[in-house]
Amino acid sequence: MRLTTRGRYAVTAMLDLALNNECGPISLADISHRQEISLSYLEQLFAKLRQNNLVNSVRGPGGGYCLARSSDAISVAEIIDAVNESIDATSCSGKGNCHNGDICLTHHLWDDLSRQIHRFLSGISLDSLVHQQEVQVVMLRQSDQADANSGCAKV
Amino acid sequence: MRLTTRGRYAVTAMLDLALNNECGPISLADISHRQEISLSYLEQLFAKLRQNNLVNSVRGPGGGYCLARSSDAISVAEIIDAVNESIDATSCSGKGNCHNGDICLTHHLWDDLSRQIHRFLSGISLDSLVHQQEVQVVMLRQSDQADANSGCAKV
DNA sequence: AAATAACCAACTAAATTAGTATGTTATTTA
DNA sequence: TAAATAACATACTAATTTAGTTGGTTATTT
Repeated sequence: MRLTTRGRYAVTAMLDLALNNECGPISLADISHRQEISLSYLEQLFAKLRQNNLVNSVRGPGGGYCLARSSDAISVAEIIDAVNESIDATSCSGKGNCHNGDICLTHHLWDDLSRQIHRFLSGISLDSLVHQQEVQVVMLRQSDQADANSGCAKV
Repeated sequence: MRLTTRGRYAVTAMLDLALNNECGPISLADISHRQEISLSYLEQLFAKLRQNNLVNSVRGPGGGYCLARSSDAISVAEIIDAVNESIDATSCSGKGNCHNGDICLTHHLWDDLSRQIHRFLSGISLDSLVHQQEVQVVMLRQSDQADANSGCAKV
């Protein structure tokens, strides 16, 4: 099980989308500036997010990405799953063949843990993050730091 | 954050110790046979477990390792911490400087998740694992598979 | 004295991560 | 219709981590 920069980037980028959703499609270049994530790396992550029907894309000038569903219907767990960060803690990917075809001593422990984490992250929607006061404050600071063009006003 | 073979091996080995605790010190060779973990790798893990006062060692023939405390006073979280698998999901190790010296958009999310996982694993003692029926069944199977010498009878 | 088993340090192959580089294709705007 | 934009696609790479292996030394018991 790993939760690394990849999953964090994906959730951060999706949250950025959710926060700017009303303004029409958001380009990855904008997200790249605001969140300081390499554009090419974002492209790779969004390829997976699109494959998993979490975002829709619009090509050409003025194009970008939109959430495929309303932000209260997208959970953090889905996003992390989409970019291939397994939140399974077992060594056998849940198959139960971790010790010579049988389960290992600690299989159930890791299985329980995985379930626990998944339940926690499934219970958190993008929408709930958007409405957290802390997130609002951070977003405001990031908008100030970014150039004026990236704001909603440009549309 | 990562939870990989290292943490799983450490917990598995400690559980093996807890299950065989009454028989005096358990050699890593025994654990290596039963749990199919490379002996040298176990030695590296036990160096850390010893540094963190989770086990005591006895050198020489008949030597091995014992739990440093009773099994109900050792949590899974402690074991994983001891072998350097951080169960911190933030990118800043909890410092809060993940985005230009300030917290990033998703800092609190990862902070909450880390706390959640830590609380879960802290609540599980080796003793509670020992008393799970599934663990008993698996241990029985492993004792059958191992040679007779590794059982409690040899002491 | 020999056997045992902890203890220790350095090396290594394989995998993964995070990112770069270099394009092509679709769409809009001037 | 040409230029600009931004998604889409693929291949490569440096750095890190993992899961070991190798080759010892030291302490203790038989």
